[in-house]
Formats: sequence, C-alpha cells, structure tokens
Amino acid sequence: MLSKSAEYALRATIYIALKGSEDNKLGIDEIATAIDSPQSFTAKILQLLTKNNGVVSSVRGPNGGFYLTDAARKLPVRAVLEAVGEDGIITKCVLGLKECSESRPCPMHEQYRYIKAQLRQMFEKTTIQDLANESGKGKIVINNRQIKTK
Amino acid sequence: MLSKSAEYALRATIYIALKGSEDNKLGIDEIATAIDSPQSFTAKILQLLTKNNGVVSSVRGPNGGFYLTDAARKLPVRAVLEAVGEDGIITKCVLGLKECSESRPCPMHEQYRYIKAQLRQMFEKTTIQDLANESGKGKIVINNRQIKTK
DNA sequence: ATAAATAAAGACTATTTTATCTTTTTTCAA
DNA sequence: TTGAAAAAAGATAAAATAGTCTTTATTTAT
Ligand code: FES
Ligand code: FES
Repeated sequence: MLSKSAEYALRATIYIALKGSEDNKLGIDEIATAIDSPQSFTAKILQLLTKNNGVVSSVRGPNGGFYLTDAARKLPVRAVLEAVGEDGIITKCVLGLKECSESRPCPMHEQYRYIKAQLRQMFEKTTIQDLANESGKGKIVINNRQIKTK
Repeated sequence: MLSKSAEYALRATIYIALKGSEDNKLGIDEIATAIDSPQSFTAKILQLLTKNNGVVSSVRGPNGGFYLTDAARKLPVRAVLEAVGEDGIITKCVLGLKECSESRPCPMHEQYRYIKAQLRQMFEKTTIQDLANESGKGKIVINNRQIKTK
C-alpha cells in the first residue's frame, strides 16, 4: 500500500503533532522510539518533511528538535505523502497503466474510481491535527508495543 | 499501491482470459507484448500464477502456451494477488503497524476501515471473468498504447 | 526417432528502497 | 569563546524488487 518511508512519515508526524510544540521540541531518538522506526532512516524522512511542504519544523543545537507550526497542523495528510513522494496512491492506475482516466480506463477503473475518490477524500480532507486528535483518544496506537497502562 | 509483479499478473491474467482458451493457448511473447510488460519477468510471474491457486494453466511444446480453465475464470481477483504474494493491500494497516484491528487501531483506522472493506469487496467479489468481460467492452484498455482503431 | 516449439527452472544483473554510519553545521549555555 | 547538543548532509551498505539470460524439460509434428 504505502512505502515504509510514507508509513514512518505519517507516524512521526502524528507523534510530533501529539507530543511536540514550539517550546517542547522533540529529538529524533524520542520520535523513532515512540513510533518503532529505525532512527537514522527516520531522520532522513524528517529532513524531507522539513524541506517539502513545511510539514515539520526543526531547529538544531541544544534544546533543538522537531515540532509542528499551527499552520502545519492544518495541512491535509496528503501533504505528508507528497513530501515523501508517495501520493501515487491517489493518482495512479491500480493496474499500473501510465494514466488513469475516464477516456482510457482499465478493466478495474469503473470499480476502483469510487475507492480512489474515497482515498483522496480521506487524505485531503483529514488534517494532521485531526489525526493527532484521534491519536489522543483512549486506545489508539501508533507503534507495535503494548498499550501503555501508565 | 500494488507491486509491478501484481500489476503484470493482473493484466496478463485478464488478457489470457480475454484472448485465450484451451484450444487457443497464448505464448509468453504475445502476452507480454499485449500488456506492455517485460517478457522474461512476465514469464516468471506466469509461473507463479500456474503454481499458486491454479489461476493460470499452461502446457509446453509446440502449440503450447497459457490459458484459463473455466474454474479459473470464476476465481476472485484476490486469487491473483495471493498467487504473487500481494494481498497485503486488503489485510494490512495503512500506517504499517504489525496488526490492523479494532482493538489496537491506528489513528487512521476508523476512516480507513471502510475503504479497506471496499477494496476487499472489490477483490473478492469480482471474478477474473468479470474483468475480462469488462475488458471486452469498447474503450477499455490494458496497455499503454493507442486504442486499436482496427 | 528427431527436431522444433514452447514453458519451467535457475543463475545472474540492475535498480530501488531501506537502513546505517560519519562528518558538518547550527545553536545554545556556561 | 568554547564545548556540547542537536539536526543536516553526505557517503556507504544491505535488502528487496525488478529484470535478463541461459539451460533444461516437455510436448508435438514430422
Ligand atoms: S485506468 Fe486503471 S484505475 Fe483508472
Ligand atoms: S490499525 Fe491501521 S488501518 Fe487498521
């Protein structure tokens, strides 16, 4: 479905939205641990997210780290996918034809178009903050470990 | 979305369903040309489809080639995905968590579950023959070339 | 029986994706 | 103004996917 890069990008962004802020920046070690992802690889992905679409903000040095601006929180989830070059899921043909269109539909197009429209809707209408809110709820999880009993 | 293997597998299967039969078996060269796929690689994929789930049938030697049995035509499209090990699209978590369940949902689960259900429905309720029928209609295409003006 | 046609099998190569490690730059605090 | 903390940048490595090529086995027709 999505690449590892996209999965880590989404999980990391959600975690930063949930736990970080301009005066509580999060370090790469904390983030990678929190979302069960390889640290150095996640660092690369966060670089992409800071460079593209302004999804994530960062500052270096002591007390530096990653956080989201208020504007970033309002971005659609699609902005995260785009930042890591993974929005093909809502643009491409399910059978891999070079274009997906009504004028040259593949045999699955008629059925898939509705699903594709819903995927697009989901990724475009949902904001990063929406996911963070969701994530704040009771049993919602973002990693592969046991639910925190706290 | 899907791997190249899965895309070629679907396109090849549809083409064989459409043009082949027990007494008109299709050669790998014809198939690969018809669906715009790399020939040797497509051959490998057809091997998988003949070994797994009985999706495709084949015979070697002169007048040999690939075709679909009547039983195969009635298989759900999912059988093709399974045969190439690509049914994760209807089983896995969109954020890459190890399990997707109501008891440990990720922040996108609530929204994605409906889409996932529709994907499953599409791949399980649609048969290979259904796609071939679709493909027989006017403008439906299965490769990247111009529409045959005939 | 032999030769030709064909898929199957296996070995190999190339490319992309995933992941790690090292060095550099920036920032802050002492 | 120096040292440490952090991300950025860059180089490298490993693994997975995509793709090719060669050899073998099977089948058919002569
Ligand atoms: S053309 Fe294949 S999904 Fe639209
Ligand atoms: S848990 Fe993520 S989609 Fe179900």
